[in-house]
Parts: sequence; structure tokens; C-alpha cells
Amino acid sequence: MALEQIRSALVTVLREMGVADPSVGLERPRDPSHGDLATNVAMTLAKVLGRPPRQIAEEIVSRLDLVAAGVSAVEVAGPGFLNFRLSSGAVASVLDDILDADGSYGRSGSGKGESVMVEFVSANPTGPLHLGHGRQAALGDAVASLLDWTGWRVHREYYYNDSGTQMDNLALSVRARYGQHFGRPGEIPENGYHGAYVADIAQALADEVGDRWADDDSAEALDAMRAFAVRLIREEQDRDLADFRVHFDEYYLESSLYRDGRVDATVQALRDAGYVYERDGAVWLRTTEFGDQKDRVMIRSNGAPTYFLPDVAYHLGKWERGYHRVINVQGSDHHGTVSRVRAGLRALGLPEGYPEYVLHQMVRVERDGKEVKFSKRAGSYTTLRELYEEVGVDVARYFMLMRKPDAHLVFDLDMALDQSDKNPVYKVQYAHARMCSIFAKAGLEPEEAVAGSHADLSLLVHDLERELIKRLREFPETVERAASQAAPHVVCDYLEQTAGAANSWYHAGNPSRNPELTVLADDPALRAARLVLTRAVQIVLHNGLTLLGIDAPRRMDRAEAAVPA
RNA sequence: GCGCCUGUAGCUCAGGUGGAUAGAGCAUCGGCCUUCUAAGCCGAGGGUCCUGGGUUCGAGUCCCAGCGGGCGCACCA
Repeated sequence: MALEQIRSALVTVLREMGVADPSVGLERPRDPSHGDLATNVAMTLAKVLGRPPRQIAEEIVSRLDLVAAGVSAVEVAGPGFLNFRLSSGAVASVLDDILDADGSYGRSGSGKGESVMVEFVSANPTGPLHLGHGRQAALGDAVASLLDWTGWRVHREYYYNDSGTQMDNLALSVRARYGQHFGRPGEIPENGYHGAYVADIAQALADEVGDRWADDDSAEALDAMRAFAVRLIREEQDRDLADFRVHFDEYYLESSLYRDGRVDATVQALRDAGYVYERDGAVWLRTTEFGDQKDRVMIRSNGAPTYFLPDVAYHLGKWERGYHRVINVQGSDHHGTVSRVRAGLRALGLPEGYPEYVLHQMVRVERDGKEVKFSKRAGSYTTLRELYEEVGVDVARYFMLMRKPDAHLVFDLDMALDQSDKNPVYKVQYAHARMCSIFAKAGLEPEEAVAGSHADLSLLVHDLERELIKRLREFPETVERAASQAAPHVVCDYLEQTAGAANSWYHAGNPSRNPELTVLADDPALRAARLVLTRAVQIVLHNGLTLLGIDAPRRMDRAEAAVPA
């Protein structure tokens, strides 16, 4: 690899010049006239060496010998940058690596096979999943995938808050609708659920048990109705997620924490740790010891725990299950829980900063600059399913990922429904399909362009080709960076730019306009080299899309314009 | 009032951990175009990076103080 050779040569030279432990950053300059690679070491070392940057740069150049690394020229530029120009063969050598690695190009091992848990979605089973859950599903799944690609052993987990007040409200709502079904005068309670799905559940219940509980106000009947409702809602949520291509390794029930005695055990552990006190008939935890803004109630004066307690028990359990790295994906409206849960865990001796959080802002769907709501099923909100049935799963997933989690997400329906290159998802998919179509045109399978085939890659000398190749080379480091920042949008950004570069290259070679740039050139050597590049582009786009959970079709079947429901 | 997030082109947003002339998509405008199948291609205009200080060779990026927006501050989850 030219890059590593240059880096180590620089390190050697800098040692000779008296720098003890030089760290050399090499980057691809924005402006192609600044060469293929550049470093700013001369500037960063100006202070240490007590000399002007350009003078240091000149000395480095005079000591370097980089012919073997494929460097064709080195120059000092601007305030003290060193710009390297590579031979076309050195630039293109990465294509062989890409074809060799194929479906695993972009994977790396920095996670060293250690375990990490990603917990996401974790919606209460009180109704269908909404848009916020959709963003969370796409994000959590992509973050998990990024960790997988960078060498972690990933566990995807969903936590169901299936105990507590919200469940009671659900059960009471179902009982009201069920009663109404049989002409009884029930009313949905103040904090109950009004969506159409509640009536559906009541209907299903009536279909199953008839009027058996129509006049039964007992706790047993209510429990049965609660269990029935939770089962149906969980099934619906699972369907919604499966059709969104999101799957979990484990579903963890809050109720199991009580059954297994983990909640009681946690209280005892906290007592033993000495951070528990009683006041006004309630049991408190001194979370202010660990940076929380105020102490928190664990057990209310009526004897019932607050949600905070099972939360701590749950996360302690994660640690005890061996997950010493955990990433929780949550809506930022829950960010208040972060310092509380962490404080509770630190009281039990777990490290500061455990678990990690990815907090995301809310989603707003707009058409023509105005917010749209097309909720039928849930009443007050748009469901995830309603969205992806409108725009398609690929588009929905991609749009949920393409903004950084911190930022509010404006989901532009006009753009989402557009089927041209203006839609970033299609832009990337078209570029991939285009590469495939070149092979179809040549009467080859893409896999037939093999690395180490006698293609002379130094023939790829055109600026558009060099720029494209340099982008392909950056894919692994892009994945690495996206993973370390838990930021899938970095990959989206990369794919759009790479697809753009590929499209420009492809279009520049339009045979009727510019036959000398055509991929399927008459000259067999040139054709072979360009087919290697075509294949490499296809691999990178395929891997990037796959990583994000988005299809990479070989052919784009243009769908009928989406029919408004 | 306190805490977290946020403020970059008309709009939606990037900006690789401090580097060269701040980028992309959409929209707008101007040229091409019927193809190695993709309602396409090429190009242009457009900026007080919220404001004011500070740190240094260099700040959209780091620090401080303001201003604007979002969210959170229950014996709710």
C-alpha cells in the first residue's frame, strides 16, 4: 500500500530530524491540483522544532526517497503542506484489493471480536410503532451493523416495558371498547388510548371469547384483557419491524425483572452500597453523589417502584450478562434518564459512562414545505408502517439514516416519492445498477472481472478515473469512522458522493460523445482495466448499501408512481 | 431558573476531531441531449458559518459570554 509506505518513510525521516515520536496524518486534498495525498506535519512540528514550516517541509523533501512507493512527485505548497502525486498504477492498485476482498471490502477488526449490545426501539407495547421508532429502528440496526463490520460481536436487544401504569391504561382502554362492543356504557379513561387499533383488539377479543367478560369487572378479567392486548400489539410491532427488515437477537421483558427477583436484589445491593435513604414514606437513591441534578425516588410511598428502579436492574443485568460495552439508542426526549441510570449503576460500582447513548431528535414528515399526517391506525400519530408503505422500505430506511442523529429530521415526501436521481437512494441504486448493466452489455457476469487478471491498471489515467478510485480507497476508513462515531449518515454521505463520481465517469464515456472514455473500449487492455474499475465500484456501492440494510438491485424496475391511498 | 441538543447558500443538510479558495442535494438560471437502458448530461449564480470576545502561525471546528430554536427537569414511563 502506497499510503503506508509513505507514512513510514515520513516517520523515518522525521526521526532523523530529531522528532521523538512523530505522528503523521495523510489526507486526500479536496483540490486535485494539490496532488493525491497531503500531510501537514511540517506545520504541526514548526513549534517543536522551532523553525518555519516551509523550511522543515523542504528538508523533509530532500531526505525522502519514495519512488518505490509509487510516488511520482512531491512538492511543498501553501503554508507548508507536502503534496504527493502518485503514479496511476499506484493509485489503481487498490482495485485489486477491492476485488480480492469482494463482499467483505470495508470490514476491519478493530473491535477484536469483543461483545457489544445495541438496545433500540424498546417501545412500550401500547400501540403501533410510530415514526420516531422508525428512526430508532433504522439507526440502531445500522449502528449494530457498523459495529459488526468493524469486528465487534453484536447483540441486538429490544426491551419491553410491559409493566406499570401504561399497561393498566391500555387494559382499561381495551375493556371500554370491548364493553361498547356489547352495548355496555364503558368510557376510555383519561390517560387511555384512543387509536383505531384499540377497537381492533377489542373486536379480536370478542371474536375469541365472546361476551364472557362483558359484565366482569374483576381484576382477573382485566389481567386477561391486558395480556391479550399486549400479545396482539407485540405481534403487530414484530410484523412492522420484520417488514422494515429489522430483527433482534433478544426481547427482554421488564416483567421478567420482577419475576426473577432482580428488582428486589437491586434494591438490596443499593442499600448495601449505602446510597439509599427514606423520606416522606418513599425510598430514595442519592444519585446526586454521581452528578445527577437531584436524588430520585426508587420506591413510592404506596410501595410501587418508579420506572427508574427496573431500569437500573435491567442495566446491571446487561453488565452481568457480560456486555461491558452497551449502546442504547433512544429518543432525545428521554435524555433525562441518562444521568439517572448511570448514577444508579455507579452506585453499584459500574464504570462512569456506562452505558453509552445515541440520542436522536424527532421526525417530521413534510410535503411541499408543510407537515403531513396520514395516520389512520393510531389516531394521533403516523405509524412507521404507514410511512414505508407509502415510500418503500429502502427509501424510508435511507431517509431515516441520512441525517446525523442529533439533528431534527425533516422527511421530505416529495423527494422520497421521486424516482429519479434527485432521490439520493435511487441515485446510489442507479449507479450500482449501471455498473451491473455494463457487464450485461459486455455479456459478462460481474464476478468474471477478477483481481490479478492481467488488466494493466496503470491505464486508468483520466482525472475522473483517478478521483473515483481514490474515493473507493476511502471506503474502509469511512466505515471505521462511522462506527466509532455511531453515525450512519457518514456512510450515506460517502455513498452519494461515490455514486456521483461513478455516474460522472460513466456519463463522460458516452460512446456517441466521448468514445475514448467508454468503458467497453475497443482496445482490450483498456477495456479490461475499466471493467476492473466498474466491478470495484459495484462492490463498494453494494457493500455500503448492504451495510445500511438497503437493497442493491442489479436492475432497477421503475415502479408505477405511488398511488395515494 | 437549571441541564442536554442545536444555529452553515432561498430550502434540507455535510464539514474526517485545528489546515490550503467553506461543500453537497433540492430549488433557480443557462446550455446540451435520444444513450455502454435508467424522466438524462454539463455548467453558473448564490455565504456576516447566529452575535461578541478569547486561545495561535492558522478557528465553521476549541474556550468564555450573550441571543434564537428543540427537548428534559414527578412518589408518570
